[in-house]
Amino acid sequence: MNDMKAGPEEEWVKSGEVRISDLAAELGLTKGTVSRALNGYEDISKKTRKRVMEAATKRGYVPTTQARRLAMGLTETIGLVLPPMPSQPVNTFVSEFINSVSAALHLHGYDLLVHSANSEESEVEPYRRLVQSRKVDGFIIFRTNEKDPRVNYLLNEGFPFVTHGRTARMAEHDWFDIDGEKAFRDATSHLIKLGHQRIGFVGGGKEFFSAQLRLKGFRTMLEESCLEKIPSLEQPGDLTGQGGEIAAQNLLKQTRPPTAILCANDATALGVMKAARELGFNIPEELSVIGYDGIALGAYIDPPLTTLTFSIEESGKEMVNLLMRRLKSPDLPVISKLASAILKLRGSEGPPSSIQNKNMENCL
Amino acid sequence: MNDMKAGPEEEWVKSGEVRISDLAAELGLTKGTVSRALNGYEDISKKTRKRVMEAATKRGYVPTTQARRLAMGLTETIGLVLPPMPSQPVNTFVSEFINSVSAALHLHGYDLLVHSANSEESEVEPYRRLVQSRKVDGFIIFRTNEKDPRVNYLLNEGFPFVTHGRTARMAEHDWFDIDGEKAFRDATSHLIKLGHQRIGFVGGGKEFFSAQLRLKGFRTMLEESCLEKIPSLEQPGDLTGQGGEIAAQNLLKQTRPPTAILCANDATALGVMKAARELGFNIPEELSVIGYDGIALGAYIDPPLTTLTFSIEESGKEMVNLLMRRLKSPDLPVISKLASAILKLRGSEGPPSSIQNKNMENCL
DNA sequence: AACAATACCGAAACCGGTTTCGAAATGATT
DNA sequence: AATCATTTCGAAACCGGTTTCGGTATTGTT
Repeated sequence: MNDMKAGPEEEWVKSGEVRISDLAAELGLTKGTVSRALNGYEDISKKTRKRVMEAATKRGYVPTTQARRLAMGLTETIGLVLPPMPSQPVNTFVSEFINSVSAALHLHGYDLLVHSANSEESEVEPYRRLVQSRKVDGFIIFRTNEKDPRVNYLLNEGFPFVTHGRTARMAEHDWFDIDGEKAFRDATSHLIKLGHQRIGFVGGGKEFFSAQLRLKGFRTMLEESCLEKIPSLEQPGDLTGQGGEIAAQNLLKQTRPPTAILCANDATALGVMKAARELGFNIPEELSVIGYDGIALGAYIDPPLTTLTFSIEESGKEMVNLLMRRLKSPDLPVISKLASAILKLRGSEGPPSSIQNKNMENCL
Repeated sequence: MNDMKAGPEEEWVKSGEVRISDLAAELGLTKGTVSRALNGYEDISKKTRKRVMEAATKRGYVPTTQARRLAMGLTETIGLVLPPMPSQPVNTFVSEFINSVSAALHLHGYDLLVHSANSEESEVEPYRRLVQSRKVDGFIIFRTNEKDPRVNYLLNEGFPFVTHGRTARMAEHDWFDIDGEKAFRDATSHLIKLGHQRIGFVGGGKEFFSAQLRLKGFRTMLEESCLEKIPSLEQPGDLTGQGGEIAAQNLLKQTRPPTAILCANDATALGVMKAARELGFNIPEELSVIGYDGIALGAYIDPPLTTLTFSIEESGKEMVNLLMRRLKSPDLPVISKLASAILKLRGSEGPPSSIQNKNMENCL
């Protein structure tokens, strides 16, 4: 009926039924001896080791994880707590990230425990529970805030973790991050070289460190290029499409609207593009738009969204490396890794329509 | 320095250090008694129970999960294996789904173990490993194929699981699904009522049962409306944007192209819209497009994508309910639940430009 | 006051592994 | 052949809980 290939002589097809004590009894050995034989201890003769190994594979013995972990005093499990989601998450970062983290952990024999955050309780509560019940050996944290209660709690507890993103206490913990500041310097520079002089910026919430760094990159490049900083062109956002729409309206209804808008993420950029369309701005002829995240969807809209992109898979791998290192040697000095985003030109930016007074070529 | 609120008299701030034996020693009781006191056994006097409880909270005692689970012979953990992802996933289903499943499991005291699939090995290998090492009590499976090796394996093994989506063996296991057939009947009906008579369809791979059901719904409604089935208007797809582009080219380059295209998912629809733009078709004036999934960003493109949407949160909850029921009573008959998708009109569809010969009003 | 019933708790086994320690068997050395 | 070093394995403790069983101490009954 179904595709089981077990021959008639194979009696132990159902897996997970044989214990180490069964093996020991069958072989006339003790649990301890069998255990050491299977785990490659040197005080077991090659002959009995072979006997044990063969019996183990024949009977399909697989050690019960719970028992092994209890005996060895570790969980081999890493926790990842999903931040409370907006009702409509906009990008696929989370699933890709989980995927890569899980794969990387698996290479080290670790499992990934994914926990959801209940929005009605404190942000650190899930972490506290997982720590106290000893369900995990460490944490992967992402979407950090500058002042991050999770980080504070775990640092205070002395519990291992790695963050995706920097925090105010980044000197005290391992972290991985994308160099958003450099990314936005690059993007700004690109726009300036195209001839833009009035560039708008739609940021993320103040609580997100990363969004602040992106703003910083924007400002730095303006300064380096001797463009004056125009406060009205810097609009707050909230990393959502709706926030982008509102910000874009504030920007484009000004008497001298910007000729380009830099957005803290792609969702924001999509909102900006929508508002721009509704206000009659052609993209990219009358308005350039650049986002950040590299969402796949961006390639299918009109015009395709130019964006800053980075490898989520690499992020996951690197974070797991950092965490494994920390678990092995808890007293090593903290380290961090900064990866860079690359500007993926897809067509939502171009030179400004009215070539503006390019009075500076070399900064005064 | 940091925000620990422990007063000077609180000596046991560091959590996770106190064992049940410590409590017992401190109280002059045995482990067993303490355990029973904490677990509400009736053979413990109110007085000592109170003593135990107070000492437990004072010392911050939390039982070690691993030990408890080993003793009780259960894992209280559910496995979820991520299918190998397309390099660029377009929708947020996975992360939303994980979130809701995790939250629902938590209400039952269960954890969620997320595992990634290594594309180089067999599809069932991760399941086999998790079963054999006894890491999980059951599985949540999604994106089923009609003939699904994972389902075959687990059925053969007699291991509990619930699927999101139907399979060829759906009579043998619990499942939850969205009624894609009805959804596509609704969408097709909507287009027909708008006046469309030549409607294209871009499907998913043959291996996906759900995509087949959507096609079936499309065909059924054509038939019910006495519209002839035109084979060239049914194009295969692969649930990606690229697949949508190719299919759309095949459709729109025909001498009599369709006036509307129904897509098996939103990613496909985005590809279709892109190809349509490039071939000079205005949407929705010259071509209506409808997708399936309800991705949030569909609201931000031009025109906003009309799509079929459903509650992922409900999906997760229902599946967990089914699985918990199964774990409690393994011998209950299999049950299933079918939820419906709703047509979310956003503007990518409208009446056909050239009002076609509406020779039928009441099916002959 | 003697006896049975009940309440309460200690002792110990158990879950399924790992690891330390010591003893027996083997081999090498003189 | 006696002595010592090695190899190899058994015995037992341990990880941190849960649960069964039986024995006191207490209460209730007559």
